[in-house]
Amino acid sequence: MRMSKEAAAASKVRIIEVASRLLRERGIEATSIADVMAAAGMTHGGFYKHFQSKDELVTAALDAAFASHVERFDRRREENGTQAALDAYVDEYLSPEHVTHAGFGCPVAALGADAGRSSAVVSSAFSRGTEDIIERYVRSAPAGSDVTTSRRAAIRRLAAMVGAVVIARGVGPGALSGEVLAAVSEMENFPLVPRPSRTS
Amino acid sequence: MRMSKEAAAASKVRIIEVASRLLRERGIEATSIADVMAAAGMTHGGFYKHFQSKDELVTAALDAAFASHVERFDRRREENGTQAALDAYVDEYLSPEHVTHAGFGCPVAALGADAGRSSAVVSSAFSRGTEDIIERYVRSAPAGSDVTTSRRAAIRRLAAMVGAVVIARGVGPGALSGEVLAAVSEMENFPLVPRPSRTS
DNA sequence: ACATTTAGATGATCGGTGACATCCTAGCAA
DNA sequence: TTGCTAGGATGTCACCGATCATCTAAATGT
Repeated sequence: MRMSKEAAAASKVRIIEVASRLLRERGIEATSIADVMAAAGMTHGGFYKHFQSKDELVTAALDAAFASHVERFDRRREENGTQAALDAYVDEYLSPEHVTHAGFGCPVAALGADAGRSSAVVSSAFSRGTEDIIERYVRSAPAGSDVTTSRRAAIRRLAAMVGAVVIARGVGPGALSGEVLAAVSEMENFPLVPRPSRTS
Repeated sequence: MRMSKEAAAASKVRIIEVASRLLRERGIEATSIADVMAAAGMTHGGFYKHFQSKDELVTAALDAAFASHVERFDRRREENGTQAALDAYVDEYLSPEHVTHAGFGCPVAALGADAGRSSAVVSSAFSRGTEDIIERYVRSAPAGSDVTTSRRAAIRRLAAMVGAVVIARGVGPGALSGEVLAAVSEMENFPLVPRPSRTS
């Protein structure tokens, strides 16, 4: 049965939203188009009226996941200020809820490994999104900070948090999982104590 | 045709070695048994004479990957001392070669996300291996260090390195990839500047 | 030494499922 | 009224994990 233009557009949005969640939960390879369409309340037959390929859906879903992730941060910064938004971001990121609910969590931690194995379009969507997150973090640096220094500190912190969540998810529920989250929570915000650079 | 006991055992070892590499390169879901057997120079039919299921192979391959990873560190420590082994480990970990050659790299960075989505046996194999890596790192702490402090610092460093490699792989070749590796390379070895702990 | 047993490897096959394509139909839009 | 199109039903082809009959040579018992 045919739907109105608005309803059709809403369908596409719903497909992307559902895909954005399922992909983060199950991974790219393990998520089928039929799964996504069924979760969106449709059969898989109509999928290709909205997207040309699975890759196109994955790219759209990745963009949506990064967008909602970043918007959440921006909204909190407007409401509660930069420092509060930053603290809330870190606390949420390193929470057990984030570890167990990958479907609504950071796309970097959930799909980083998958993105590296995917096609160039997916990988570049991932790259854009990651850059967006880093930028939000850099802008949260104390006023008058050196941009290069702030950026490196931001990357360092993001890397530590991504690694913590990946490890916590990988080891499954248990003591080690919480220990990892706690250890990274103790990390200082903007350190820069250089160690001798790589020689090779 | 039937082979000798030694040849059969060698076949099993070869299957595990190949699987250990392919799984890290392509991910668990994207690696088929036929792929592994073909890369090991056999057809897929004989697989079940060696393993009862794919999960059993994945577990064995994970154990092997962690073992070779840890043995490499131990060997270097015996030959060149703890500090040199530690430096070499970090340098190698954060090298572009590690990013592009996931098949021979750290199983935590390559399969962390996949392990979290897999069965309990796979997840626990991943957990054991991760704990082994952390232990090696803790033992490399300066003599007289507080064990808890050292362990948290070790976890923090491992998390940062895992995150760096995951991000570098996800964003694909480009400036950001190298930037991430460089930023984490500048991380100090054993910091412990506590920030206010999570409130929620 | 030799017959019997056993086990590694093969290739075909099975049920299930993947991505993707092709019609059909129902109803909005011109 | 009628063309257009979202989405449902169905089909194709490839591949997945797993099983099987079959072959063959190593292992084993006498």
